[in-house]
Amino acid sequence: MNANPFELLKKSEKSKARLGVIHTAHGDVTTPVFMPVGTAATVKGLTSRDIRELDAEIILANTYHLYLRPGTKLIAEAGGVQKFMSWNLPMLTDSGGFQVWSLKQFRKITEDGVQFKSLLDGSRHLFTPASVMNAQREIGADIIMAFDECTPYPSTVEEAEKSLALTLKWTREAKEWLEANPPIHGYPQYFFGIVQGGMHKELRQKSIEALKEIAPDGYAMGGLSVGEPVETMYDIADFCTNLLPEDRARYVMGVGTPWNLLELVKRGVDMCDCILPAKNAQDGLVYTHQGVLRYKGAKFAHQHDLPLDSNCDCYCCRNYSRAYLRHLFKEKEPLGWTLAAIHNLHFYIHLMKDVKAHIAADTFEEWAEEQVKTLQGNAG
RNA sequence: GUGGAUGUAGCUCAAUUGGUUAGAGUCCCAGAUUGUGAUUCUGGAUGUUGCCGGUUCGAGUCCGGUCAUCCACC
Repeated sequence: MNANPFELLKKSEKSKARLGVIHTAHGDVTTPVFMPVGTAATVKGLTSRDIRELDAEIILANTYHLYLRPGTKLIAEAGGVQKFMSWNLPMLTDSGGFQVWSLKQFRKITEDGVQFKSLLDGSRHLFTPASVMNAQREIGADIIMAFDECTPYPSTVEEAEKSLALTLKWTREAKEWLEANPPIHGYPQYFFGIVQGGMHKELRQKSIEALKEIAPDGYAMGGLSVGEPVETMYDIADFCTNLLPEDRARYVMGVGTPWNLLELVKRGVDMCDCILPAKNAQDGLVYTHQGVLRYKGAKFAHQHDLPLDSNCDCYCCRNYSRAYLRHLFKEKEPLGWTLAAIHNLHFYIHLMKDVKAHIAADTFEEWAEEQVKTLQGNAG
């Protein structure tokens, strides 16, 4: 077993940007791609029809959250997460390594795995590479992630090296378990390893060399955007893609802003996911073609004829005004989060469509440079 | 017309028996958020205490007058 779902279609001449396809049992994913986050088997506030209308090609769910509730066995019983949530396109599950990492006070890490207390009811649980792989088998996503330890920032070389060793050990154990336990839902699940090593390049290199021996089906870069300067984040991603096999998908986990995505694509990244568009929508911030717009201010109360983004054809912008969105925000009406999230996710996904078109037309680099400036600006 | 009640930030209200620089929520403004720890978080601005006068070392607090609003009764 050494399946590769990724097909490289084109490389830009002027940067490391590339076009590709990830083939899965639930359909193809064209890259570069942004994956909306649907932690608890729901992209918060959106129906699967909404998500499809965003032209999302793949979404992400979280093993840790689904394990705690409703339980992965229950999802297996439903026939897998896609059937459970009525989403028949590709899915990816994160392993829960990041969640365990962010629950610092409630967990204990050992060589074997992580003991933690549920935030829901205080019950004790143990995650091991095998148990997490089993949970992901039950959930049934098309792409499943290694169980890793996200290295904190800042960390010394010694700390990062120790953390990396643990991630590598767990990744080997996960791979072994998967080889002994085939998928249970009747279609393949591709296994992605996670590059760690903190901001230390020699460790990132070591991580990649070791991962190549384990031979996962794709490669993710973890431990980024955890507090380091953006330039460092770009630099580490750039360093990693130089060393990663060209014929495999590269996924930067948990990043980022629209301009972050453009910078990462330029550095040879194929996949990204981030809660930011959904979270920011909820907090009154949307991304537009003119820049960032905080739509909660009083000055928007009377803008009846303007949508959030005049150059956007998402469901929200086609039908609702800034005045209405601001009203919903002030009222804390769930519909406001839904509409703003629809806009933001649509913005991200269509930005990536533009990215693909420009790579195809050999105009990506100039276009992206322009966009990075505009998108970061203030739109209102 | 008579009697009573109430006037404090844009709004709703606090402020021991008179005692430092009149507070809080909301609203307003500006930020933050990056493999979701929840319907987040952080910072900032705002007052002739209705008005005039008096008592007092000291008044949002007490007294007189006046204006406004509300209630009751003629």
